[in-house]
Amino acid sequence: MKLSKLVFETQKEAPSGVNIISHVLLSRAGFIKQVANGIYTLGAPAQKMALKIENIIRDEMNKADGQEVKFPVVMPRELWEMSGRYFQIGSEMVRFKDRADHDMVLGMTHEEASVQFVTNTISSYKQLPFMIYQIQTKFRDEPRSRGGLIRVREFTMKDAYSFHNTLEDLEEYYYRQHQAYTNVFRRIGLKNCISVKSDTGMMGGQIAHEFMLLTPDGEDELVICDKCGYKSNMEVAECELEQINTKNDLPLSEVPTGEHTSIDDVTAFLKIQKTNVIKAVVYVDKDEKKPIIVFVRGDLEVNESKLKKILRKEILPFDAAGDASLAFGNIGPMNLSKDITVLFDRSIENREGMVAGANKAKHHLINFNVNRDLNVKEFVDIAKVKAGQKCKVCSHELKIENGIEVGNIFQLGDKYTKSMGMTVLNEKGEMMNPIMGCYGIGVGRAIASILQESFDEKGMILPVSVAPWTVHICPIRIDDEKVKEKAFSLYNQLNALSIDALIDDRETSAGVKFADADLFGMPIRLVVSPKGLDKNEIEIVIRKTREVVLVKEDEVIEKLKNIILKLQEELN
RNA sequence: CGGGAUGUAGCGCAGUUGGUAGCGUGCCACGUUCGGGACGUGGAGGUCGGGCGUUCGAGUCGCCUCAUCCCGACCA
Repeated sequence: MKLSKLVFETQKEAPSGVNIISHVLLSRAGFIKQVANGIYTLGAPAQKMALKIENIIRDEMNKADGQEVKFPVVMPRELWEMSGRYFQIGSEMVRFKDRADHDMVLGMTHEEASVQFVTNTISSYKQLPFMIYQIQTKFRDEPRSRGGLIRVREFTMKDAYSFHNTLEDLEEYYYRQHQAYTNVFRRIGLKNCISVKSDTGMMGGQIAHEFMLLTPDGEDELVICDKCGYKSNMEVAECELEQINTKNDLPLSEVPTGEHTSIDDVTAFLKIQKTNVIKAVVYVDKDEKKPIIVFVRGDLEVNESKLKKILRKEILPFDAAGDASLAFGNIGPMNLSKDITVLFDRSIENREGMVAGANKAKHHLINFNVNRDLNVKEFVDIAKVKAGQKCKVCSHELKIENGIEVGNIFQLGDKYTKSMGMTVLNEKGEMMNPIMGCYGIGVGRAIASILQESFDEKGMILPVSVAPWTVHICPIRIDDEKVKEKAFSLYNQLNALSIDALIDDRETSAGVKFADADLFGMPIRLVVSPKGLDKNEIEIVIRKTREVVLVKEDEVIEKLKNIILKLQEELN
């Protein structure tokens, strides 16, 4: 590619409001341009990166016995009614009518399409297992996209679906996919990418993992144990419950606490620890709008994912202004209306000498013994894990880090084959619903993830496996015929060898060329200059290490091949 | 969907009490430069997000609307 013909514009400053590093770099280099909120055009360099990443994914999927297919972007309502998701999913699914007034949707994932594709075509257990995958555009009307390519509404995703006779077979294949994912992320150059246990959400199913790039800009919180390797998304993270003993023989009593209603105020006022308070967190049922109260130890937060899973319902935060029936700020576990759903976190089980709201304005209860003063049928684990709490597996201290989800894998079970009526005959001649797994990787997010951890103050540092061009040729003084001739001769030789080369054939100063080359971050730069040519020398610069190698003109190609090989080996 | 902010040249920004719009950068031409974002001279580029209103007159004031960004809710 001749840089003079590339549609791009480099920028010294990032557009205002752009502050995540991958977004800054992609914008400044002109690799992407925003069209609307969460919708971007990828310029040629970003698209070339995407293609290289896709090809690595293809290679790993094919090695995992996958076959590439392509599902439609637009699907009829009926397909999504069969699985039940037409009504389950909210406005993040784009719906519209075609000219015949038929309800259609834009695909945000393709479980339905994959089941529709194989139903009736696959009819025997002998044809299982198999895996089909595609790399295609998805549209999800996210309520809030952000961070450049990290969270967008329209994006390219690889999604794969496997079908099995038994759960055991799915599990075995699931771990093959886990390995394939590990390979993909290593090969595209991601270093701090880990897999964590995750929530299955609306996908259904039991076991799921997310592949997370550790970065402070990540949107997900991850709970990690350095000792035993326990890694989990906060949504499903568990920990060992610490034992706190506060013996109390004093009778329960009510004390005035005035305007002190928040945990901070109440503990300061009564001079007690947060761990000795029973905190009430109020939600409402999304459909019936009835209150739900969760009681949890004062120093802990409610994990809303766990709450939703226990309730099997969608919830909303409680709007205190809209309801006077609860003594907001003084809510306690005693004498609550029977209409209210009440849940108790395990962190308050057996606790004595606690402080709780009195369900009465300006009053709290003290000397509250949970077992003595309350009849709780069940305590549940519904609290968010805090940094410093102990690992459930090995009791080591847990830490919390942020991550970007680059990929995920799910053991789906028979949710879709059952709801959509896909059956095969087993060896006994009985109809059965195959067991499914599904596996996704966001391609654009992978690009952003690579940049999140591979850059310096001058710009991107692209791994050789995904860089749009492997070699960036900078002819200094392209108006010098000798330089021009040599530079283009190298360019042509590299092209002949199928080594992706970019030549900066613009008539501009060395400083501009170097600055742009640094920003672009191609793994290797070749500098051809009049001074160098006088000494029969070409300069090779390795972007990652800034290492400079001077080589004789006739040795350049051999030396380049060696360097490229070495850079590739680092990713194996 | 709540809370906050911003919309002026491709990008980054300034624009005073209301008087017909500017700076930096980028772009074009010519000349001098030329290995780390060169310099000089001359240019092109704006219905000031849009609409309605107040006014002799609106980038500036009022109302409405749209878009974008940030925080939260949300999120396969």
